[in-house]
Amino acid sequence: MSMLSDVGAVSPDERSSTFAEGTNAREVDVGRVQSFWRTVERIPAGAGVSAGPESRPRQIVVVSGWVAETRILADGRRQIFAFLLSGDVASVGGSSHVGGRSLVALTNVEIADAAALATGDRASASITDMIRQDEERLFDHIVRIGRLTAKERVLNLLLELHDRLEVIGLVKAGAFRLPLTQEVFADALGLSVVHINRTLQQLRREGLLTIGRGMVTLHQRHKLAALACYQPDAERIRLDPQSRRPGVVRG
Amino acid sequence: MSMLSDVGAVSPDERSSTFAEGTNAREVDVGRVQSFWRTVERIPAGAGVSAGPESRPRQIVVVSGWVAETRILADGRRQIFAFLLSGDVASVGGSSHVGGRSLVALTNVEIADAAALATGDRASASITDMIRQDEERLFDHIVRIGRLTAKERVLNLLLELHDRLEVIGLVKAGAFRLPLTQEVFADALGLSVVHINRTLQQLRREGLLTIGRGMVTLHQRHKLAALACYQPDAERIRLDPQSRRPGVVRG
DNA sequence: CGAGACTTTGACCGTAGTCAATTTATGTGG
DNA sequence: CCACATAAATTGACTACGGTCAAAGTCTCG
Repeated sequence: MSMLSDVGAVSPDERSSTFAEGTNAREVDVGRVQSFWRTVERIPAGAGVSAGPESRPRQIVVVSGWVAETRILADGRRQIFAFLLSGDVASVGGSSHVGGRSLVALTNVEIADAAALATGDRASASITDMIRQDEERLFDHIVRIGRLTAKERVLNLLLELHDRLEVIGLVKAGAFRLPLTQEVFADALGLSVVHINRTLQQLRREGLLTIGRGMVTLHQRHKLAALACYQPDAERIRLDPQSRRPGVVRG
Repeated sequence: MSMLSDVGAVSPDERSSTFAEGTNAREVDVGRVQSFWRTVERIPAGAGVSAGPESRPRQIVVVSGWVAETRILADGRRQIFAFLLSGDVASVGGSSHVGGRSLVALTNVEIADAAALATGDRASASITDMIRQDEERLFDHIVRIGRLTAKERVLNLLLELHDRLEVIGLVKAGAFRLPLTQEVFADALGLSVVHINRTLQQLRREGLLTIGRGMVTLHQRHKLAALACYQPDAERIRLDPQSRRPGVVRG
């Protein structure tokens, strides 16, 4: 647990400017901004994001750092549902309903109360929007682990992360920081560490990406997207209702 | 497409009484109930649930029948995200955002406008609640396909369906109707039809379940739940925040 | 009684998992 | 700055779960 030492010392490049100077900062009045920043809380890497002292369910916004949304089974198997980056919203279970789901800081993290942002105006609408995006990503993730091969899964996830990080300004010259161990990666993609490692080796050999020391660069974006069945967010295919498969009913 | 013939002829035991005489029927005024029923729409088995003539995104409630929430990849691979039963809510993408997600009727189906239910009062709260449950199930599904073996997946899903059907009164003497082909089952669980079939054979041989002609009975519920890492809804394990694994940061 | 959809079975293959050992960071205290 | 400790990445050998292909058997329904 040595990594827990420098609590709160978030390195500059781990932070996004999403909230500090983000899109609609100017449209929000000063009082709200202040009360928002008052709720900011620092979480050391490796720690869980708890519901706070008054353990009621609440919604939080990630201000900086990486958070994993996970569940751990009785026998130790772990599944990571999503990675939360700056600007992402999530609910932390008070104590009752959120069955075995928990948020874990993968790096030092800053979080804030979503409620402090969502007071009334269009900000709350944009939070609704974030939640919708989060859900959309859950579906992507299901496809990933349900129907893609290991190689496709890895590429697909890296492409998603690339795009999300780019939006919040964390991609520099095509490269971005990926503060995940291969074990975390494996638990997200439903694979074993060993196989993740081998898959990465292969991708490296094929010259499709550069990865090491927590930095990643994806080469030949277009080719990769095709290889990984990756659909960049907005441009989703409209499914032809006639093209569905047979075999659906029984009596 | 022969099964499309008897559109609208929903057999009695395919219907749940959730809405007809369900929980808070008496607390809702007559006008609302009427306007709700006016929006009910019948979908033949095999058809897609579209956004309607005025193709805007909207929320629908399943009144009766089985609906699958799916995505189909460019190369034909299909992933089913969830099965929607009576009382379940879902959004159908107008045309823009809902990237390649579509609802398909697995049986003849009745759906209605969620909006017609959610007018103001506690009904809208209960819809919010349904949505939360749906999301929770998505997480269960991710664990299923991400971390469970074929045998576990099959049992786990069957247990979930059993419990959900029981709540809406569609389990009789421990048995319930399962109007899914093995192919559909496979696409939900991220497996091949052949392997689904073999897994079912095995489960039968082990005396864990009876399945055939669209009817299922699960034997030894307790044992099954353990075998399948199944956590019955409410009683989720509270994760000890201290029991997390190592290996989370890097620099 | 076909026709088509669905299920079942066999033979074989390959992706991914397991186990175990080695190498390479990363960090820490002297 | 070096020696040691620990976490993480890597590699090899072997296994097995699950996929693919193809054929045969069933069920439904017109």
